[in-house]
Amino acid sequence: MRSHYCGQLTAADIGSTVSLCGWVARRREHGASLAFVDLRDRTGVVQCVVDGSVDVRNEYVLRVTGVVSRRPAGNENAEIATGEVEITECQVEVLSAAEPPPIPLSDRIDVDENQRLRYRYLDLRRDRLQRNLRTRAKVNSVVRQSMEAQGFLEIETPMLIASTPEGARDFVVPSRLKPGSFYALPQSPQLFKQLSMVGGMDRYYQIARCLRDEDLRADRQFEFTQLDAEASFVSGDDVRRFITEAVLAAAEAVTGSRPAFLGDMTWLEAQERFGSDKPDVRFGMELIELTPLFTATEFNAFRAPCVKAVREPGGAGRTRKQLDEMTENAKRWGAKGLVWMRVEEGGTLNSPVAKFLSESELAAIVTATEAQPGDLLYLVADERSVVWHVLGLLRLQLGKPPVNEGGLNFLWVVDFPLFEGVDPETGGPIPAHHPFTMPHPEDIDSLGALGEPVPGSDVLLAARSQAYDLVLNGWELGSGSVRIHRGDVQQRVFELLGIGPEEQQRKFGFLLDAFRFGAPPHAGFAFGIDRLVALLSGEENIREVIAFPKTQSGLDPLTNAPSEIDQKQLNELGLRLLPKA
RNA sequence: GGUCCCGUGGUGCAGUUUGGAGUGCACGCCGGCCUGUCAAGCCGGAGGCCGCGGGUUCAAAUCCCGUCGGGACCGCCA
Repeated sequence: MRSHYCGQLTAADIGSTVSLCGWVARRREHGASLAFVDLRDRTGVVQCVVDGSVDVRNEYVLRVTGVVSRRPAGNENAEIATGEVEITECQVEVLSAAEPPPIPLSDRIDVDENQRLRYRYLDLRRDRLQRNLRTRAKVNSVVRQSMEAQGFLEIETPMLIASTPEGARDFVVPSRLKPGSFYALPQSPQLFKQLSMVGGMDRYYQIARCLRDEDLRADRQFEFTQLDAEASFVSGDDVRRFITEAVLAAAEAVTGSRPAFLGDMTWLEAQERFGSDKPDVRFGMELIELTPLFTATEFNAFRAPCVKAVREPGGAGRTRKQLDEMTENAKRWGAKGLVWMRVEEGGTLNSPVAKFLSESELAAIVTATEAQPGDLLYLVADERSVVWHVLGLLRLQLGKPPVNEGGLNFLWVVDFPLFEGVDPETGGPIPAHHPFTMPHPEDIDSLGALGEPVPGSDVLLAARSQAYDLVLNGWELGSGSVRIHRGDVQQRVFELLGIGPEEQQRKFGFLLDAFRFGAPPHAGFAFGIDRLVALLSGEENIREVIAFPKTQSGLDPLTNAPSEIDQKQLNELGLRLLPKA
């Protein structure tokens, strides 16, 4: 039907007779004998000069046959790629008429997102999604090329798998042939990729769909896509090099230049400086350590395991109402309170708690924070992890730049803790990653050997793992680790976690079985394609880089999923619904 | 499970604080004019359950309660 795409016509095509197919983007009438029709396809628009009697309206689908002509001098349009030319002597064939679209398709107008999702097939015609989905396709393509150039083999893993109680909530699928039993949809191909290492595949990768039944966010959908990888006989450094190469190649393909990589930052440094394990390093306002200043203070609230501050330059003008709101936020995030201090001319501190602090303590705060007149200081005193969390969130609220500012700041966060806390009920440690994560070589001895007493919680919580995260501008793009391939280490970790032989066998039996038959040392990683594409596209929300996303409550306004199913289907699956609460 | 914001012709907004006639803006739509526009322009017109339900009031888009839908976040996401 078509000889050319609209957006690709140039002066070099002048004189050619072409056939174009596309949608009417806009029509400009100039009386009985002249009208301009902008015809749009995936590649762009081109202006067609038609008789005024041609009755076509916005979003009509046309086939136009005509001659590519140079526009009359002075009528070129530098705004569009085809602005030097136009199609004349047009024969217009209406392939499909169209009602006026319920949402404007111009990119100049913001449309309510619910409307956009309801008419997603129209929204997809808009430039924004056309561009973002092309970016996504480019990233997928380049990532594939990069992984394969590095010796990785694409292997597909099942979508219907066994449910495991660990981690995120599973989506489950009832079994028809075995009523009362359920498959789970994969949260990730984690176990299968490790099995493929035991299977001698050496280097596995997959652009894998993953599903987690957890509450949605700007950077989280039920369904998402990961570049998933695993390799044998490699170190964590090697894996990070593979992934770095793939990610930078993707970024370069999209932006045209290869961004710098900031290198490694330890988890502890990220927490101490940024109050987060996914630091946004595009702006300052780092957390400032004040704990040593108050070891002997009269002010009880500051005699805490940790006192840190964030300095907001020029923040002294904040109103009491704003400060009260911040205090409320801090409490909601888990702090007992938030202390604020205005820095006055001459460097004195104006604060509700100033009267409880000595002159030397106040002076020490000014010195440590390098506070300037007009600044505002925010202080939190609490357990160290609480101070990190609260000030980390406060820092983002005060200073986080828009997504498309500050360049691309890739970095690796390394040396994650092996355990993230102690279960208040069982007293056992809680794994920070998953139970197959290899402890850090410098800390493995502190964990003791199989059968020895469990070390104190201070020892356990200080133990690091060989887990690492890839972070970009405050977003966690992905994570990975070196896996445990030694049976004695794995047994000791299970012992520390309080997972007995029976539970091991029930939950991970097939993997442990596999490891008995010759498991290579292996390590892996996975990063979110949706998140990477969003950041490369300058989007705050991954819905903007997903063709058919769901709303925050998990609904699809286009198809009305999820929906009820027939009684017949329920019967077939051996299911009966509970009455609605 | 929780906090906050939003819901007004097809679309995007203003109006809500301080209750008084569906009042206004922009786009789109329909009709007319117009031979070089490109967000074309000019003239005219149509189009409303103010998300839904209840309450207060002489009177509710506006105040109160509930509910539905959308968004941001905390929890959650090994």
